[in-house]
Amino acid sequence: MTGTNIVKEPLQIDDGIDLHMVELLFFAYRHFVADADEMLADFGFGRAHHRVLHFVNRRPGLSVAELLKILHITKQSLGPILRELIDIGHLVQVPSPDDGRKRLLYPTEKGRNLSIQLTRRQSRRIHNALQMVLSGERETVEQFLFGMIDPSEHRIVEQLMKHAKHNAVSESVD
Amino acid sequence: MTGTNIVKEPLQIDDGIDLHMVELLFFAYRHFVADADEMLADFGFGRAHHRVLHFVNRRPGLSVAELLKILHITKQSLGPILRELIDIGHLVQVPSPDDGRKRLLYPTEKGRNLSIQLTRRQSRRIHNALQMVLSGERETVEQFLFGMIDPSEHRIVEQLMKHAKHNAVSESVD
DNA sequence: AAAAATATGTCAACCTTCCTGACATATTTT
DNA sequence: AAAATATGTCAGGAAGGTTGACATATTTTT
Repeated sequence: MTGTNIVKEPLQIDDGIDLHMVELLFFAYRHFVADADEMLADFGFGRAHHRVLHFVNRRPGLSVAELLKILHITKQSLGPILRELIDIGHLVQVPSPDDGRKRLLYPTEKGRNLSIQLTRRQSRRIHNALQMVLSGERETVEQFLFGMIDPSEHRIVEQLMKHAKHNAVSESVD
Repeated sequence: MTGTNIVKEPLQIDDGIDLHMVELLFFAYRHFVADADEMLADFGFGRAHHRVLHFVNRRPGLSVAELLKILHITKQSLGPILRELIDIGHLVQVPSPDDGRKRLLYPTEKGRNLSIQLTRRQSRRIHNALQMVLSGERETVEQFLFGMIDPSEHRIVEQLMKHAKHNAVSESVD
């Protein structure tokens, strides 16, 4: 009956848990986001700013609703972040010509530069990590990561992917 | 001079950023943690509880200081989490025989079971994702993820790794 | 034995990033 | 004209972090 006895044996893989992968993902992601966090702090920004900046740069002309769908947050929490980024001049908002209710988001040159700068260390980290892997096995890593994403979101991710030219080089959302 | 002009072209890989990998990591990790989050909410716990539970199960007899070093948080933020887990009977704390100042942390059977339960979905997700990858290329993914971790933490991670028997099967810290 | 260092715990105040609910406004659609 | 949609904003709350300061018990050092 799931007693209150002390357990002294370490959790083992036999227990049906892929410990290695779980822990590797935990540590890897922590370092990955730390790259951007340090730089963000210099600007007085948080991770949320980075994500917004990234996806607006990736899809200039995005509506607010589309951005919310990608980020999985509420408009109330997006609000202040968007306002800051616009006030400082990293983003601009223009009413859609098709539908005046929609406000399309675009980066400024300043915002484009910051986005690239924020992701550069992350991208370098990825580049280094890929060098520990036999050449040509980049695809294996991509397939694995894609497989980790719920099928319900595969379409969104595929749409993002197909727009970037291939032959990735080196540097890096959190 | 990094003007305030609107930029309408999407960010491209040519800009020196490995967009694919950055985004795949973002989406993959989000789904990965969501697996545990849903279950944690049923217990009134947060991610922090999961991480503490996991590493105590992984290294029974861990001291508080060692746990803090793995988690990269302050004792003030660990405090309430530890107290809750102990009060509910998932963990116990016993003074070290070597050094009475240290309080060694052990899971109870109840705590062991919860830890396994919390990580099972994550582990299943990993298992599914690995099936999208040619057999034998599990190592490629492991090498990549290990390469993403700062060399300064390689030792800590290697120590965790070497204790688990290999031939991982399927089920999953966030 | 006294002093200093270490390991832990706790109080208080604060920050960021999310949440829900409610309501206002402008613009399409029906 | 009425209803639906896209956005924005106000208020209140929660989790999970932070820093600083201080208390206590136990080693270690001198």
